[in-house]
Amino acid sequence: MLYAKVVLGLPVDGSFDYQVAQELENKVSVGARVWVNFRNKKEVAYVVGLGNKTSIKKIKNILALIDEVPVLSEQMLLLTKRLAEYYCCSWGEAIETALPEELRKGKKWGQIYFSGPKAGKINLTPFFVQGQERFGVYLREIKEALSFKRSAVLLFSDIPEATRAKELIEDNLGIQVFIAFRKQQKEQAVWEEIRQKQFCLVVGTRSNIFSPVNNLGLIIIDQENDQVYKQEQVPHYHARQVALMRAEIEGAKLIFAGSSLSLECFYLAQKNKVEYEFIPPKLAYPEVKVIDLRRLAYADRKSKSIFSKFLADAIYTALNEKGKVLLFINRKGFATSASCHNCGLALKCPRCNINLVFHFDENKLKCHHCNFKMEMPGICPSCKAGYIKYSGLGTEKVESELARIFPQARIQIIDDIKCGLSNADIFVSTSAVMKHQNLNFDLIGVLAIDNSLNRLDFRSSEKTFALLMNLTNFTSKKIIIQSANSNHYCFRALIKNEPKLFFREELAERKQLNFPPFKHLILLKIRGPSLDKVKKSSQDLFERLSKIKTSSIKLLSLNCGQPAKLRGNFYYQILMRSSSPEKASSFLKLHLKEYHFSGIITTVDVDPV
DNA sequence: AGCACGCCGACT
DNA sequence: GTCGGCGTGCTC
Repeated sequence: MLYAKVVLGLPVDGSFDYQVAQELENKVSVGARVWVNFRNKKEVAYVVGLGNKTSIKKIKNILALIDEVPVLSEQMLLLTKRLAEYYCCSWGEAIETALPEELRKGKKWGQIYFSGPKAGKINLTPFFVQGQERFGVYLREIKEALSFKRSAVLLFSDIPEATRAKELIEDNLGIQVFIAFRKQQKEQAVWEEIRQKQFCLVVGTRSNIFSPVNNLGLIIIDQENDQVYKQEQVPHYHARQVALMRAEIEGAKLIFAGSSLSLECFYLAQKNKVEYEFIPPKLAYPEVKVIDLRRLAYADRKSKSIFSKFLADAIYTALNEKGKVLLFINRKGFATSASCHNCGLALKCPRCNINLVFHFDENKLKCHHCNFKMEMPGICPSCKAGYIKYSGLGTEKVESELARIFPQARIQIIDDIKCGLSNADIFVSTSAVMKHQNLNFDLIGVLAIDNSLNRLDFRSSEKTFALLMNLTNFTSKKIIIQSANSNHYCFRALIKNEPKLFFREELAERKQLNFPPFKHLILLKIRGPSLDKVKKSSQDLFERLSKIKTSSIKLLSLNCGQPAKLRGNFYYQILMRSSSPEKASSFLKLHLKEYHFSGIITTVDVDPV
């Protein structure tokens, strides 16, 4: 008798045995999808093993075979298994993240696939390409991979970037480029076509790291430092990590790339785990000037302007010379919060309990976490007094201040990716501006960067530095930064144009605190509609976990989530540290099963960003 | 996950 | 008495 071990796309660990009927014995294979009766429901399952033994007494038959040719290649099975072990999810969940939606639902596919010669492995040290002009390297590497009859997969940070890359490659190399994104009609059709080619070129975003190419020879991740490569839903995989696993399994060359070097890659380069190629930029490096807001506040207390005199003068000069100015502030809206002058009540989102942000153009208060909007109340909802005051700084506030000081200037706010660039004199923008191509300003002013630098996040310096380094690509003339931490090593490295100064100092700090990239963090998120229950079960779980003697994890903290309340759910989080994500995951899989709380959902995020 | 089973409180 | 809330545990 033949039995199949199958997994399902459920958060249940382990496989289930089903009997293979006689007439299917020669047709079923590992990696194929089958229909099974699971808890009296017809479900898609994935065959992960075949054998002649089973310990199950009440065994059911496989209802039907979906794939005569396995939908999952041997390598894809191995990749998803490793993903499940690293990111603490079930094998079935990992498999389902790798497949297009229609295939997950049991739809058939045109089962002709390439079965000709398989290329050997070319395991090489990954390398990092830095520079604005890195596209030439991509073309060179693609040509090489294709000449060896091997596939290449290129990942970009968003759909417009990927689409642009497809066009550029087609124009330059005159070859077919496959492109498809999640939740698009064509997804399965493109998937099938790729699966059938001996080798081909695929361009896409995060999920395309699972593209079913044969004979993979090259993976390129553009803007490798971008957070979009981390998936927000379970399993919380990072395309960079999956790329490392896949390149190892299939023996492919791996290239990380970006306009500036990332901390992660600097660290890997130090350990000789990655090679490094630098492509000099076209534009000269700008002069960077940091204005000390503390000294300024002391000297010039009466002036409440959001612009220092130095910055205001520079704007004035630039405008006089018909130059283009960018004022960067990473906050949408008019002010960060609105509160009552009389009773002190801060207006908060009823769902998320964080401060609402006033939007001048719509005269509404908005929550930046969910889609909540409300009319600006004329009187305080609590004490009925008529004063609501604003504090903090946002794009709209900056715009209104500019209009007051420079009435002659044309001003445009860019706080959305969809904003096109007009021919304004001054642009007030959040990081949305960075999505535009070929920008060259005459002056960039950076406001309220301390918000970013002082965040309660161990990556705040790294993120701020990456942000500012990116801004230096948008001007060859001058950047003026206003900060109350003007002596921060982040600024010192920036002024000298020596990223290494920053990375060395940052790494020394990380090492001392046992933070990434030296150790891995794991975040256990606990959520539920009752605050009381969430709090109690989190405390309970924390205590229980800390009583277990293990070297797999070290518990660090128990805190309320950030935000503590989101879309009607309360959040708590347990942070832990580990030197091995695989060990931590197997530890958590074992122990989270033992402690189950009703009305509470726990999810695991390995290497949170 | 999603569903069935079972144990207690409230109520026609 | 029994209806239904939710806590617990299993799914081949």
